[in-house]
Amino acid sequence: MTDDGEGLPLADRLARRIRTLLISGELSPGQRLSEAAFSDRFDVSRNSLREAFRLLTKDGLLRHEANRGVFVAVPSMASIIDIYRVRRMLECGSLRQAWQQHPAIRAMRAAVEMARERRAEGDWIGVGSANMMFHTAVIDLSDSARLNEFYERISAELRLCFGLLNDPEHLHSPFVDMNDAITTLVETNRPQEAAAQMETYLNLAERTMLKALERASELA
Amino acid sequence: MTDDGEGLPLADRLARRIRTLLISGELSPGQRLSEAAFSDRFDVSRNSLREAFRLLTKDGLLRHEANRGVFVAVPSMASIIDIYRVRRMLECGSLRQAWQQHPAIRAMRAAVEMARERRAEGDWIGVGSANMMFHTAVIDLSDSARLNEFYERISAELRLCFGLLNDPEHLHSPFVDMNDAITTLVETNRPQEAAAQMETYLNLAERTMLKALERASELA
DNA sequence: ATAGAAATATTGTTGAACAATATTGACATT
DNA sequence: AATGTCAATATTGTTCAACAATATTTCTAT
Repeated sequence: MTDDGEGLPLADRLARRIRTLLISGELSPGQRLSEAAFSDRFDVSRNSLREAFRLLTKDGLLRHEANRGVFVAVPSMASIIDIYRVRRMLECGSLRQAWQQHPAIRAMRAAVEMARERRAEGDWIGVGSANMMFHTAVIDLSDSARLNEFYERISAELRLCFGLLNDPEHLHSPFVDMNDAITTLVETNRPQEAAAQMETYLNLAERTMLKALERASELA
Repeated sequence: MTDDGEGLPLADRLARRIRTLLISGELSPGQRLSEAAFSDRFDVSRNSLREAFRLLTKDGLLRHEANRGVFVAVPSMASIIDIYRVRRMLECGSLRQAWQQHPAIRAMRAAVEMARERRAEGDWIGVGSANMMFHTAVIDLSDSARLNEFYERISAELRLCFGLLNDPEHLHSPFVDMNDAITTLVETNRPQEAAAQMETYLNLAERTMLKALERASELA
């Protein structure tokens, strides 16, 4: 299952490895990523590593300061607001024009089921990734390769923000039922209502994130 | 005016220069970009050039084939359909939630005026760039840095498609009046109608592009 | 304790090197 | 003439070592 990208250019494989470190929280926001240390750690040349850094910088996961190096991006209120603006645009837009028979709807339903099961088991990380799958499926409704790719980037950036949070239960758990409702609305061919529901979902999630960020920055 | 990106990393400046070549049509779709030739041409090392190539590949302007090199992306029907799907989502979405007093509306109006003037002078290239400015202003309505950046990427990809066309007058000129109408609708606080109008605009433009592509590929 | 200067480390960029892969061209076979 | 094979050549993939330019740290004098 762990596709390590056999055959892909080294820089891409590297970027992927570092990305997983970033979204799994093993690298903290603001932390500096020394070229020497990382090229050593991954056993690649500095040049290859720099290519990977550039890719990740373009994805918004790293920040580059001239002559000072690259740093893990630090989520701010502004970035969270922006990210949720994007999500409202893409996810609500996808839902609004969704076709009742689209295969992605089954993926949405499956994600809801999975979230339910995980929640029942108290597996909050599992609930989180099922939730993730749900929203990816929503974007799939748009049938656009470019939108999918863009959403993936936004999604990774958001996961970086999750790293700041310590309370995954409170963050994802309440949303499972809303996902269910949204799925049902699409299944019964009421895309407008589904989009409206998604909008309230996202506004709520946004406020939750902002609140959490506020709490986190008070501590620091 | 020509911001050559003083202080930015070399790879970024390079990418920008090559991007200009691409969207101005000086490099043709499908053409191979030899590392040796280009690092020589721009007087930079192969390593730096490769970083730039990676950036542009991520933007969808270049295509990378393992051990074979990078090529200018060749627009296909699929890519045009996808691009217009994205444009409908972003531009209609921006309009739908537009606030009557948003400063970007003045930019839209200004772009319409400029397009009018250029058209009167028969300056079709000028009409094209004014049209471009109009749509960028529409995205500005969303107040999202990430959406703006994404749209810029999509926009560059579309300009690559324009390169296939030989008839800028027929391509842009008929749309000036629609832009005017859309702007008026937003100015008079009728965002829903503006979005609907934009949707017909984009469907029309999409069909025009597809038709042109078809003609172009018949010749080849 | 602080300002400034010297010493050190890091990034930015280059050029050369070499292995791995792709393309070309010569040659033989049908 | 068309096709297949194999060596010769060119290109990409990646590394390494070097050095200039810029930051950071350490040291010193006040």
